[in-house]
Amino acid sequence: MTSPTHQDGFCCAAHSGSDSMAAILETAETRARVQGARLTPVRRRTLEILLQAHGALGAYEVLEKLAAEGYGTQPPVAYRALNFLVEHGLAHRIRRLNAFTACAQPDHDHRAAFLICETCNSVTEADADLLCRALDQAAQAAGFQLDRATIEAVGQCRACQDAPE
Amino acid sequence: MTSPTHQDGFCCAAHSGSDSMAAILETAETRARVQGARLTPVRRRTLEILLQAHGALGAYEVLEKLAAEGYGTQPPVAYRALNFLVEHGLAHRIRRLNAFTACAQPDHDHRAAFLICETCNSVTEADADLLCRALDQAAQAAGFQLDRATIEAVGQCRACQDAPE
DNA sequence: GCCTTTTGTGTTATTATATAACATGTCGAT
DNA sequence: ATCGACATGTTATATAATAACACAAAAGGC
Ligand SMILES: [Zn+2]
Ligand SMILES: [Zn+2]
Ligand SMILES: [Zn+2]
Ligand SMILES: [Zn+2]
Repeated sequence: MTSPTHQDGFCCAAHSGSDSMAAILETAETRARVQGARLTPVRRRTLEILLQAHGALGAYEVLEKLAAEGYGTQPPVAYRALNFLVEHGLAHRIRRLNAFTACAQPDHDHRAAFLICETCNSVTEADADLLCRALDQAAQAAGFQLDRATIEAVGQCRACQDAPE
Repeated sequence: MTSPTHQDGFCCAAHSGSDSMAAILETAETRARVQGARLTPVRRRTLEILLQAHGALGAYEVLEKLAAEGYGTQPPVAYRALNFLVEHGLAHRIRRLNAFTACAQPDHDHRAAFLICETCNSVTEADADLLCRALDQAAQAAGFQLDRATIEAVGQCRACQDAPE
């Protein structure tokens, strides 16, 4: 079930053009090959599903679509594909939503932060390299050796602020 | 089940002294009363349980302890108490761990970041006001109106770095 | 090519996490 | 004493994630 507020014409900039989707898929292929990983049909299709989605998708939502297309029907099918994508930098896991979203910049390694709109459920990926550097320093001050971080902001996206109510 | 690496003498600075625990409970009482909320026995006991814990505790771990002491035995009992504590700034939810931890500075409103040690499972609360300001700016640049944020870092705490292996 | 090893796909079954809905109890204010 | 608001407890259910196993496809050595 997609959020109703998200139906009417609006779509995240990052995912709107089918051009950019094709480009991202292309990048994904390349990136996977470089890493010695195989972007198999299920995995590729899973990435497409995420790219086409407006917000982030739960594993079971992805599973539903995969199953409808003749892939496996059981949870591990979705979780495996999704975990593969996350591990290879092609998708991100949004912990607050128990959901996954396609990476918007799969062409390079990066730390990401996510802006989650409470009104329309859109999820926007923002560059967090700077933020992570600050976090890293704060951590180091505490003697903590940082490996990776989750940064998820909750609020209202521009479109929903502008909307009358 | 607590992590075995956490048994032997080491304990998070914030929670170690029973003095500081008493002090925090005192503060909690006050804070709750000021907010017009009641720190009832289950709620208070839940906070104590979190304070005594080394890492963060899952809701079902908390429930087990509550049940053993004659409180309710069903999930909502734990979830309600935990949500109360979170809503009133007396505890935090750690999404990456599906767990909860007592707030280390319940005396004032603050944004917190968490340093999660992968080796010993300790969770340290760090002040994130500065970080959140940076995040806020980044968000504003994207036209996003930030309400609250989750910042969770994963890595190794000082104790575990120093440990031989 | 053929065999072996590794990786991937699918299944069933189970575990873990969280909430809905409802009944009863407590407490303070009128 | 009665009322309303809140708190606690229950049963039942929803939602999310993994374990363990069977088989299939691909990669690599010969
Ligand atoms: Zn990304
Ligand atoms: Zn929005
Ligand atoms: Zn805190
Ligand atoms: Zn540690």
